[in-house]
Amino acid sequence: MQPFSIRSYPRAILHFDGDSFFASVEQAMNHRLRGKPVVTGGERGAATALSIEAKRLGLTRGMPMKQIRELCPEVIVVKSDYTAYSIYARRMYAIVRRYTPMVEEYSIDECFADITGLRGMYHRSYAQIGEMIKRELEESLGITFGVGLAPNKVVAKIASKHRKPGGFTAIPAKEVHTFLQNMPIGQVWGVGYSMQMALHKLGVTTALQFATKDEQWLRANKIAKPYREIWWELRGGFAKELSLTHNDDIGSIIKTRTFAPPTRERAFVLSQLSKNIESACAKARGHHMRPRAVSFFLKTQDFIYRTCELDLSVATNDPAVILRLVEAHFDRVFVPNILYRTTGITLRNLVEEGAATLDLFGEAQVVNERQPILTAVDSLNKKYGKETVILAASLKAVNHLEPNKQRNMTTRTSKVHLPLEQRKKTIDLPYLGRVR
DNA sequence: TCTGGGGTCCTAGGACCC
DNA sequence: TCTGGGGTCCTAGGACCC
Repeated sequence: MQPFSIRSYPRAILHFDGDSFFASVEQAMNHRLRGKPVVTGGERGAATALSIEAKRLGLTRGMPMKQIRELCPEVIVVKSDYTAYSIYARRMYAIVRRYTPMVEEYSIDECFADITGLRGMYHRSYAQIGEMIKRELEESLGITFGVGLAPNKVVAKIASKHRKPGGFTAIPAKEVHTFLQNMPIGQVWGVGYSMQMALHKLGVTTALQFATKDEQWLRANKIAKPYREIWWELRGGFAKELSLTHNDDIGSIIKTRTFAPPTRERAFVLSQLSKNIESACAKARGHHMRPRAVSFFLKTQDFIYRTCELDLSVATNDPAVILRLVEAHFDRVFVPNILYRTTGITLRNLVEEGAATLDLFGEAQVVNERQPILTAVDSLNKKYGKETVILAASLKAVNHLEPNKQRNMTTRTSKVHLPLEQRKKTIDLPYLGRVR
């Protein structure tokens, strides 16, 4: 079973997983929520995260709030507060980094740490080091964690999940197989629906069955690299390095939005895209990054994607420039008389602001001259709220409200009853075009 | 799978070159 | 311009994750 070693931890990898993270952060911040069933996701009408108390009532993720309120009127529903959640995430990373710099910020509620070789320094076993970090996380954050120790990331994930909430599980290399025996292959990290189906066809249904195949079998069945790595780690080996890059050096920015009902109207779809471009650019500015390429996509009602990739002659986070380019190529993906439900934009090849080089025709100069205007737009939007200043092209999208929001709006403003367009002024500004 | 939004990584295949 | 063989770079799209 072991690929190369009978030692317990040739590498010692920890995985930390915050229990019911969003709901736990809410409870940590507000003592009145502690010990009570709390559900986040109030703003979208479906449960995003549930406190342990809420889970005990039989509620699950994705459940509509309406149903939740009917089932359990005592449940406390709160809106998601992603700013708070990411502050807690950063605290979590910072605490783990006090023990080792080898930390991967995997997601808002999870991280990996490599503590190989640190036993001497802490005069403790790997398991004791793991429990020490776990204790400090829980005491400082007021949130419990599922923690796993294993020779690699794939098994550490299995370990941290093993005794949730609040558990610690150590799986040395020679004991890995006992955890794989009854584990469906689809539950292994990195094996999704389509790989699961492919493996089922090959007669593999449990993680152990996969792990005990030999290399000959992998070759014969053309198992791709990501799955060969998983296979190796399920045998106790080490294949997936930790990614140590700090989470705010991002590689790309994506903004997508689904609207209801789906539409055929070209102008409306383009306007949705325009709005996405604006918010993606605002995010890029917040990171002081500029894309050198973008791609946009449209998704039809039947979940068919059509995408278009475009290079920018000059790196820019100016939405007007990107919108012009996208508009020029829009009809490459937009097919008339098809219902669309989602648009999205990806800003790619991000480079630091200031790192942009001048091109032959001095275009970078023009882009830089517009920067103060964008900065002004950002601060206006910060001061007076999102969407105070927007591109005229995004107007249709911004005025369109989701059905349930619209209902709230009309009940609240039934006496006024102005068409939305008249509620805010539209003025002309040089550079930005029409803004309101 | 029954469908929200934000990301990363891998691979197959085409373009181009020697 | 058919023909080998081999290499690199790029992109579209798939698969997966939280």
